[in-house]
Amino acid sequence: MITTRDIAERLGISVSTVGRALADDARISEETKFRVRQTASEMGYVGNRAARMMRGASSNVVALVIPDIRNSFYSTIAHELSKNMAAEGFQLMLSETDDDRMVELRHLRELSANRVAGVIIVPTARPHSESVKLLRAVPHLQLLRRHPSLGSQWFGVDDREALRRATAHLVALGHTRIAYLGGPEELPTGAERLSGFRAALEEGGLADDAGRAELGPPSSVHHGREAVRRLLQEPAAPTALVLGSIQLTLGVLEELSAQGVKVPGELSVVGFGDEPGFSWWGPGLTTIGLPIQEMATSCALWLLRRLKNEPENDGPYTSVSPGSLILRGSTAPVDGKVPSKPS
Amino acid sequence: MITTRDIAERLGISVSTVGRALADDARISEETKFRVRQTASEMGYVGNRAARMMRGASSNVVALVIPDIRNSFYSTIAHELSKNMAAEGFQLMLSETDDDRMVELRHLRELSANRVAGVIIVPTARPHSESVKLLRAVPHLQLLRRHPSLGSQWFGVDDREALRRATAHLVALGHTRIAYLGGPEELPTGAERLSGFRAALEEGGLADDAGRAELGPPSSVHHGREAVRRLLQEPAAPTALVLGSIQLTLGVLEELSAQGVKVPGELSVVGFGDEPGFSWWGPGLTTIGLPIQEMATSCALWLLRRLKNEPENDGPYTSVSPGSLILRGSTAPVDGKVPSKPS
DNA sequence: ATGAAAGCGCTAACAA
DNA sequence: TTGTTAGCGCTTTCAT
Repeated sequence: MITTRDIAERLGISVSTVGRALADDARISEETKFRVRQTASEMGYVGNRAARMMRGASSNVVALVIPDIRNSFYSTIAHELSKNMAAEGFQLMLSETDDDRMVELRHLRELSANRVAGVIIVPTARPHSESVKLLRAVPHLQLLRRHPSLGSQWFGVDDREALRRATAHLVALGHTRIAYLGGPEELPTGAERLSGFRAALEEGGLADDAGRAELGPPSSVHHGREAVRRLLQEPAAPTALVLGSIQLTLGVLEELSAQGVKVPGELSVVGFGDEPGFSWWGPGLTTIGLPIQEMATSCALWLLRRLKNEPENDGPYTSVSPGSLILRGSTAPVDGKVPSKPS
Repeated sequence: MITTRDIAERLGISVSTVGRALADDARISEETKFRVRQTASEMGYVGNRAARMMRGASSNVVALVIPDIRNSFYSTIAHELSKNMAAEGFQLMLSETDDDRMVELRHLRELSANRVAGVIIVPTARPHSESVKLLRAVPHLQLLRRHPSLGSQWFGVDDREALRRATAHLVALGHTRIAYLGGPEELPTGAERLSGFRAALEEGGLADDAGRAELGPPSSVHHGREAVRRLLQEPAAPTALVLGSIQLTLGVLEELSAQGVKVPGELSVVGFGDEPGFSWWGPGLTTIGLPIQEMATSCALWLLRRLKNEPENDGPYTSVSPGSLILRGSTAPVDGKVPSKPS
């Protein structure tokens, strides 16, 4: 590897002159600058960031800590972040936790050792106390999920409202046996979504037993299949189903297709997220659309501002974007009852 | 940030003793080791990798350079790599090129400055000469696409054979007007796939004008929609269509759904890749299944071996996994002609 | 306009 | 068993 010293020796000048020339220092003559740059490029010199960091320069790496990049939810976020970060000269480090707090901890240790400039994290349900400590030493930002111990900087969607609207839609269609299938309550998002589901039932004047909530691993397609199979076999099977995660939605759609369940005839379904393919599933999936792209972009911009400006831009910040219900063909009035329209 | 020196001062010992204790050096007494580790953890010490790198340690970062992480093709690869790398203590850096050679170059410059331990790259059509030079200085590996200037280490699928089989399937069904929609010929994969398409036509005894190839940006859903719309409007519209990229497939499926084209009645379709949702599109999409997961895993293991063992493990290596045709409902004999079966 | 020297945090050769 | 010292590549005083 070529160093500034190699260049200096080649040109018979000192390393500091080389350093200054490459940094375009005002005190160096144009001629020297030119010769230095010339030789540097000839010799294939590439500055050593590790050395710069030792002199106090900060890393240009920002880490994204998420459960699983295969979830298109997260890959959209990763893309948006990567794009915005790259535009400002930052690189993106990808750390997958698989929703395991120990894996999360190991990653954070590594990121910390690498002195990353910032961290954007979708935390696991209950982060390890060492993780909390590690994060305190680096500018960070929570995404989607929000854990109080990790600070007050957070970007996410209004999960409660999203589920409330979705459920309210089913209530308005006359359904009285509505099931919800979502992530565990210990996940902040899981709790929020469940709460929105329940709120809508209550506002619709439905008794508590009208709603049936089935919670489980949020990123398990398999669990989605299992759960919906179980639901449909119950004596008083629900006539409508709201989902609370993308992966669960994928599983449910697969299973409903496989079993040949008539949607919305036998069952009305509201999905979560809007993946490619949701629009062409059966009659078209009515689903909760999430503004993840916008969320990721503003999150990136916020962190960038924090990194480039005075680091004292540290006040609490919280952004909530609302989801929107995308109406397609998978929901209908219960038992062929037609909603009253002005005629 | 806590340094070894801080620990040393606190304990009234020398930095080298601290360093050795943390490195579990045999010459340090168990008692000292214990006290050092104790204080280190108390003080929240995290080793500085930049400093270690200056002492000759290698980075624990491996970079993945791909066009776009949103393509589930690549996110699957990223996941598989990340998993395998993390298991060996490596972190994954994500660099998106958007298939732009200048963006690719910028990323490689950064990666080089960061002295990453290795690079796994899906190169752009014609990488910049500086990119080539930069890559020569770091252990690297090409994925899927293969550019001669970037060395002979490559992992990928047999694109030609995959398209040949897919096309042959349509030929066997009696189609004589078959269109292919794929990426540009300047991309190695584009050329291979097109060649497989043509080979199948020839082997099927079809005249050259039986096949119609439409090439364009491979990761543009939009282009897929446009292209298929154009194809269907032609006077002698094809009766069958083979796709050569996931994104194009997504676009085509959307457009066919939107236009209400009868598949396989009016048009037989063979997709590329097997995304979630392809199985429930219309009659189920017959498609080319790719063993990306296995490919990514073996690619990760190979690079790891290269990084951990003697770096002289540098011989040419090439792995080709074959794709497999997944038969579902979107292909049928042309014009209702039934293929002869033994009755 | 340029050079010499110190030091960032760590490890390893050399002493004791 | 522990301490001292040098040096990785770079930037930044302080000198010239």
